[in-house]
Amino acid sequence: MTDASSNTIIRVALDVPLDRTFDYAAPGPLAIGSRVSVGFGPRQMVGIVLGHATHSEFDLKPARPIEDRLPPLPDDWLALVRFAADYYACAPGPALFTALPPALRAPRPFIPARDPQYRLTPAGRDWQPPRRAARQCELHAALAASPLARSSARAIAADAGRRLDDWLAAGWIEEIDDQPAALTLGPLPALTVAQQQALDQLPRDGFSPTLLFGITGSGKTEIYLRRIAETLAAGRQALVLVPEINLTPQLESRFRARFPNTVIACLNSSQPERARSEAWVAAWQGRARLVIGTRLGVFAPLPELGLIVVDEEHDASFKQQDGLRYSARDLAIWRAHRAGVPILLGSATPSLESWRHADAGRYGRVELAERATGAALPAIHLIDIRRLPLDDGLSVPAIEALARCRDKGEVSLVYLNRRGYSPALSCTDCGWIAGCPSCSAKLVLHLRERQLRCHHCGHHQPVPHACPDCGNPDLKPLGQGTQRVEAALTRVLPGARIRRIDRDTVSHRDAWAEVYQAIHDGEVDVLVGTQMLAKGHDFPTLSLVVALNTDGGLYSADFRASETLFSQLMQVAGRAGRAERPGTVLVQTQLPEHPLYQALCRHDYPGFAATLLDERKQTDMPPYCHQFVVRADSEKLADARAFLGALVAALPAIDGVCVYDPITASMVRLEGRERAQVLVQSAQRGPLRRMLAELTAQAPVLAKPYGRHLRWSVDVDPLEL
DNA sequence: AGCACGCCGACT
DNA sequence: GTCGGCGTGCTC
Repeated sequence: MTDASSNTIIRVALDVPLDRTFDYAAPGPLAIGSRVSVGFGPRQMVGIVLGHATHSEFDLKPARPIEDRLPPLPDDWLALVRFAADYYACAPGPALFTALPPALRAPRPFIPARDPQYRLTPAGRDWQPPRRAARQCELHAALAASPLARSSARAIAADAGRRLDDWLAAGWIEEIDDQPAALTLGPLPALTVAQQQALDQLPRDGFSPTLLFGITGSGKTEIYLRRIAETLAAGRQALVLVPEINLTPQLESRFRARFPNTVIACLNSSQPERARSEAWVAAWQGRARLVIGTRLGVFAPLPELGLIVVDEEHDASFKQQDGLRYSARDLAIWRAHRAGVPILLGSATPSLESWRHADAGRYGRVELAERATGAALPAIHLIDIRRLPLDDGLSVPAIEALARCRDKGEVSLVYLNRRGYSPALSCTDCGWIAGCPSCSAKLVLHLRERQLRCHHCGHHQPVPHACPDCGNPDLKPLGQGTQRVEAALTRVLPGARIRRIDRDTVSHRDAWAEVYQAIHDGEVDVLVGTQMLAKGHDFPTLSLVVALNTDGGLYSADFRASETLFSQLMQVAGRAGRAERPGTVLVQTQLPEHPLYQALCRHDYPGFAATLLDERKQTDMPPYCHQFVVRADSEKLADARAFLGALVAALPAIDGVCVYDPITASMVRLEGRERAQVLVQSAQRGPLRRMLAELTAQAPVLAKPYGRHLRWSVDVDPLEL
């Protein structure tokens, strides 16, 4: 028992998966949102002060404030994280700590690096760097145009820090006080009439979600840039969220070129922890005026937020798939609502959720119906392969089209959403198929690496020389992956320069830059690759796209599969063609009459969306209902199922809420654990939320008898069932 | 989640 | 005899 006398009692959230706070004795008043260092059991941890108390039933340990100059975390940020924790059924502690950058999770002070602005001195204006030092010239030119922050200089050249120090010592540049220089804009391309009209239609103030529905190549990014410029000019901050794969150096440099003297902070999970923490704090302090980030960017504190942009809003990478399972797009909407600022959701193939909001008038809809370059839309043709012989998955018409394209000196792209050589390896005698020991998945043959690999866990093994069941040495690869198609193309297009692009060849940033350069330098005739190639990249001489093995998306058990397939095909089709020569897209299929392909050929997203929405309405599926899934996994499937069964039995009946029986997950085994799940859905959010509350109250108690081996989690608004 | 404590098998 | 397996319980 402790009572408040001279000390203050604070309630603190810690990074432990427990749905409660812990009380500590503070040396004096500590504001809500302060970071403190506390002893927790045997270890020292960071706590976030969430409240105060006058007495506590515990014997309190002391909390020490963390002595950096950072202010308490702002109220609106805490409100956002509290909402996310509550909505996605996550304990407040873990939610706070996923939203914080790495450096603020440790019980140590974080002193952000100084980020001064520099400008050229008169002497520096007269001076010129040696002409052959291209980077130096670029840096000098940038400084000549307007004052430049140190962090922005680093984006021009990696060694800019040292250069700036040299120039400072030489007297070419000088530091200026923190007052931000007036907004300078880089070269502005002329807007097309359609772009100008779209821009004019966008709301400028208050919470006003707008769906910017624009086909690939229609110049959505330019619209974002214009609205961001307005926001920055008005002295507000802008937040841009992009899918994981799209935050490329190309995109970043486009923004930097447009806003040369604006401090831009980039936030994504693959950057170094220090850089991410610096960017986060720069946004918090208002030094960074523009934040470009992947989903975790939605948690950047922005004291002067004026605009949010979510690019490719339909993209699945906005949903976090573990821990705090948030949708960055949905949180961005909540955030814009709360801050009372406009939010722009851009896509060529919007999610059905957003499309329906626009249909219902809850979101504005602004359309960009033509390509900004004036290029015609690519002609999409279906190749009916029911009667055609296939050579490693390639039909004769497809091969001929690729050959013609190569002869004309144009680039083509073969799109196939499957890595490796073949998705299965089978015994010709007994039918054995190589499977993963820890997952219920087939092993993928990677011929180049001489391995069988599981694409769901880390398992890999050498390729067996004979069937382990019957000893037959004749093992046959079934189906095609990118490696196999690459090999087939090398065979059928002799002399063609073929480049495979997938996660196995382009592991990271530098590799991608090299490939990109090679394509631009005309060193590639045929690109073979996965989704990686489809997203947001512009290859000027690409005129033909061939899509292989896409029919799977039509029969999939996942009800969202056709939505995703349409969007992927639309996206990859958008890579083909330029103003002077329209592109061609060939889709090999066994089902050419399928409405999805028919709509695709007409470039008719609205028609396809209407069909899908109608289907979803008939079957009571999202967006006509709301869902959450309870997943459980254990060493034995029976335990996971028994727990979920007990849970379902313990839940009260709530009007309008449907709790389905536990089912075995579509992939039963994953990483050595066996999984089952329960789907809960309702047409109304309110009753569904009450059910969720019931569930989170009951589950921990019901899970106890199964001990540590049983794990469970809730996924609100799941993308995959 | 960590991390301690605690109670049963193969080792110097 | 003890090193170490992981089952159980607690952390203000």
